[in-house]
Amino acid sequence: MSNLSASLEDYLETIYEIAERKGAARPKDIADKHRVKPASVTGALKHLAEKKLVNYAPYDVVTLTGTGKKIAREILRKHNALLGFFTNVLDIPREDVEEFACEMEHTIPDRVLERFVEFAEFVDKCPHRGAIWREGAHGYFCKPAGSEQTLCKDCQLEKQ
Amino acid sequence: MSNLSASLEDYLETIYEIAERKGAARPKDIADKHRVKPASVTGALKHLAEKKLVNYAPYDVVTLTGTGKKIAREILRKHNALLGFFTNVLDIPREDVEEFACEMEHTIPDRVLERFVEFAEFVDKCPHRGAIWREGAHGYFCKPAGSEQTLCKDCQLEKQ
DNA sequence: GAAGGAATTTAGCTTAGCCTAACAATATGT
DNA sequence: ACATATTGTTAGGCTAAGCTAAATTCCTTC
Repeated sequence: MSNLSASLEDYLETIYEIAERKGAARPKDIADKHRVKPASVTGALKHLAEKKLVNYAPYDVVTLTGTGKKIAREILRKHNALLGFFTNVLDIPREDVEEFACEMEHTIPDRVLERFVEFAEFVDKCPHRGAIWREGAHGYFCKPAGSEQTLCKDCQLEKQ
Repeated sequence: MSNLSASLEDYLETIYEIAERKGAARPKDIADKHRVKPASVTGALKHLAEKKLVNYAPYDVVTLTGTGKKIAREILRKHNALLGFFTNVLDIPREDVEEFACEMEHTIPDRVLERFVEFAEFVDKCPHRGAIWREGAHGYFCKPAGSEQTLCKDCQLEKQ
């Protein structure tokens, strides 16, 4: 493993996204997206170049190496999974959780991520349930949309 | 607000827990729990004392001030909510998520935390659903325990 | 093809948070 | 009560990641 810091992982992610759109990334764009001064980007790029994750030469545009891309995609996968869970399952606006996802993506344990993905997939396949968060005052997952009951049918059945 | 770093918040939490058990905390205990050398604790304590969050005097035991306690309780509340969600809702062993919870607790947006709490409460009240995670191979939330179906009854009904 | 402006890098500084080593204070056992 | 072990503090150093200011390179436009 490369054992990157959260910050360097973020740079990788940023470069990947810019390079996807434009073919290559310029330090200025990276700095803007990362909310950092251009001088700080130079340092990060050197660090990443040492680890052979970016192709960097002074005054030239930046691209990711194969390994760099692989790692960036992995981080992006986590980022999107988290975003999917927060927006689709928990129904929280994207802008309220974007930053949080950016932090979690570096440390979330695989098992937690898997659960989140499964959950999001389920809600996707099961729109009836997924809708609850959008309607219910208390957001109980199994409360059918538009009904007054607090527990799902199966649970009510069990209580009788 | 005190605007504490994640590290200082963790110290506060650690001190709170030790002080709850023993009445006061000694630097050594704090260092051990925080996985840090005692010399590092001294620095943190001075910083926290400056902010009037701990009562600190050299070579004396450490306690929290009123404000310190208040903040510590708030962090602990988040920590426990996260732990509850991960263990009871996602059914992941405590030791696999303890560290992660310690990181998230400092940055989790209120709305996300609220959702997690609601979710955990629901699973608590709705054991039938909660049990799914313990049994299902894929962990679909609405898959009744022991059954083969992938979607909950309501959703299957809707598809017909 | 030179001048001006924008982008980039360099150099050097700052802060937080840790470390080690040496020293100081306290606690303990006989 | 005093020697020794434990605990706590100080001093100084390190690293990561940012910053500013100044120098450099590149790009554009006459």
